[in-house]
Amino acid sequence: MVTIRDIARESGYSVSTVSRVLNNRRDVSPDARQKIEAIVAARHFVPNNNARHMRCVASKTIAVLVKGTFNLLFASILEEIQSMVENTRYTLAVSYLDEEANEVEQAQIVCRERNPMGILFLGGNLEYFQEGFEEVDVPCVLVSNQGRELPFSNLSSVATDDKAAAGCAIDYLIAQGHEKIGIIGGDLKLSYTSMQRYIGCVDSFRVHQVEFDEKRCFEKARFSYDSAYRAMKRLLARCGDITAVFAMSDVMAIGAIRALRDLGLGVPEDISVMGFDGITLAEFYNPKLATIQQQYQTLASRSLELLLKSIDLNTSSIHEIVPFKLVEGESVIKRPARL
Amino acid sequence: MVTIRDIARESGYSVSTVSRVLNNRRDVSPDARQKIEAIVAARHFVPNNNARHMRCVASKTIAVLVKGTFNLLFASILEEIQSMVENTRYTLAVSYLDEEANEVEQAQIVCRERNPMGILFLGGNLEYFQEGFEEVDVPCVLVSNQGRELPFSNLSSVATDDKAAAGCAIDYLIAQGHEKIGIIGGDLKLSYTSMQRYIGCVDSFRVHQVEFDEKRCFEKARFSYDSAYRAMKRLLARCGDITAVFAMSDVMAIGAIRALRDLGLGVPEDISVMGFDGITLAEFYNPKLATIQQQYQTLASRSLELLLKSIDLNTSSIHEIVPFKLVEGESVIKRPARL
DNA sequence: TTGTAGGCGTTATCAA
DNA sequence: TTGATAACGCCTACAA
Repeated sequence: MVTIRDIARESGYSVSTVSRVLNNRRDVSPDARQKIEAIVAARHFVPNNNARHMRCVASKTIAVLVKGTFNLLFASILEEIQSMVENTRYTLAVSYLDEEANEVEQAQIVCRERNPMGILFLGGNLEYFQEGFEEVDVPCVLVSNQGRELPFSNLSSVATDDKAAAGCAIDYLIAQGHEKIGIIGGDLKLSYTSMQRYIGCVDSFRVHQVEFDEKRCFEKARFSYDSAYRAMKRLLARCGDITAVFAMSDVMAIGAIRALRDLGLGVPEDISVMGFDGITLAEFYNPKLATIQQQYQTLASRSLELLLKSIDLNTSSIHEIVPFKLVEGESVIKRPARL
Repeated sequence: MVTIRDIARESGYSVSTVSRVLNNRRDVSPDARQKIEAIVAARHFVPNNNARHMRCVASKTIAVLVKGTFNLLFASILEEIQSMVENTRYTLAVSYLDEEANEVEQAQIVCRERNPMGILFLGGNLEYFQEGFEEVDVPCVLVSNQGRELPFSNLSSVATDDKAAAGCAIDYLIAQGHEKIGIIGGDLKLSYTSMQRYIGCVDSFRVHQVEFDEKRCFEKARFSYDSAYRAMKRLLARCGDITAVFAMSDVMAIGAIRALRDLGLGVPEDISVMGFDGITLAEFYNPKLATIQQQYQTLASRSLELLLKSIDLNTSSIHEIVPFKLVEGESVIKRPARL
């Protein structure tokens, strides 16, 4: 491995001078700079980040912890963030975590090892924050998850109002004449988001005085096509009379639609299906999905702005709600008034 | 930050003893182990990987470089690899790269910073390997990309025979009575894989003596829904008489189908569409996609086996072909013999 | 079984 | 403008 020492030896300068060149310091003679840069290029020298980060130096880095490697909404948000950060003096350090991983633990590790100026959490489990977040002492923003109830002055959040958004979905289905509605969602005990959305649904049913049998008409699934596919079949076996389904993600909605079709039911003719998220695929699917679109651009931009503000001004935590948008699509149809 | 020194001081033992405990060495007294472990837990101490990796120590790590965060085939392969590695003495270090990033450069960095025992490349651009790969000196496996033509004794590959697979797709379309076939694929100059598939197509046309106007009936797109959507529209504007389309990925096929439907054309009634990859979504889409299924389990298992073998036995490079499977789906229909 | 000491590659401080 | 040197946190010979 080529080290800074090798470059120093070969150039005739000392390691300090080489280091200065590498870090674009200006207290180096043009001569030295040119000579050293030539050798660096020739030797394909790249500094060792491990060594670099040993000294806990302010790193102008913003860490991003993405939970769920292949979450399409997060992919969109991240892309947005990346392009925005390019115009700042910061660098991004992105880590992908498993769905079940403890992001707060990872945040601690990242802090220790990269010493970032701030952290963005794309997704996350609020429970993990309850214990262990005290040790993270840089400004953080929880993206797409509400953090208002967490008592940390360095943790802001930017999120869609899950309760209202899910309520809006149910409002819409009811407005379309549906009264027997099934719901497919995540585990209400494990997923805070799912629980919020569920509460929004139940509220809407109550407001509209539409009956909803919580025991029979809710079915748990993971956020994957085939888990939702199986959930849809279970749901239908138990509640054969539903005319609409609200799925708590577009991926779930697609699994559900496939299940219905495989059972010989048409979507939306026989049963309407509503999704959530507004991923790109929603408008490429057949039928185009009716869904609640989370505004990923806004989520991204507000999160980053909040974080940069917290870093620069050391402000206290702020919790923002980003508006959502109902997209009508083709998967929900108006149900003729009952005779 | 808590360091090994703090633990040493607090426990009354020396740093080396603490280090030994942390690394599960057996030359530590049970007493010391217990005492130190208690303090480590109480202080939430986690070793600093930067420092740990400064010494270029064999790390029992296998690095995985995934190119293209949202590639669904890679997601499946990676998941498979992860579950297999759990049963070995190795740890995985996964890095995600942009579509356009230079994976060989990244490999060099990973080697320098993590000193892995081997590297798996999920996707990659063969051109990047032409220059710079010499500096990577651990066993590597190119997954899903043919590397036979690269002259490196430490670079194996496990891939689907893209040429044969694409040829098989065209064979199938022709067997179904299609003779005017359009193709949507990646940039033939940039994507080796696309080129191989394209050659397979052209070969098949020649063998079956079916005419194919290379200039008119091929349309370039990126591997995304909306890029393929636009490509499909361009293709149709130029070749209005096609009865079938072969898309070089399922994602492209979905974009193409959406475009056709938006133009009022039915799939498969008016135009048949064939995909490639066999991602999970293919069987959840409407219509279920006819596609060439790459066997991600086999790609995953053979790659890992090959890599472990190379590591253990220091074998020379091996290039394997993994069989593919044609999935009929619903998006391709038999065309009635022409009058 | 335990401790001491030196080194990994880089940056920062201070002196020249 | 440059160079010598001391950290950074950890691991590992080697010595006890």
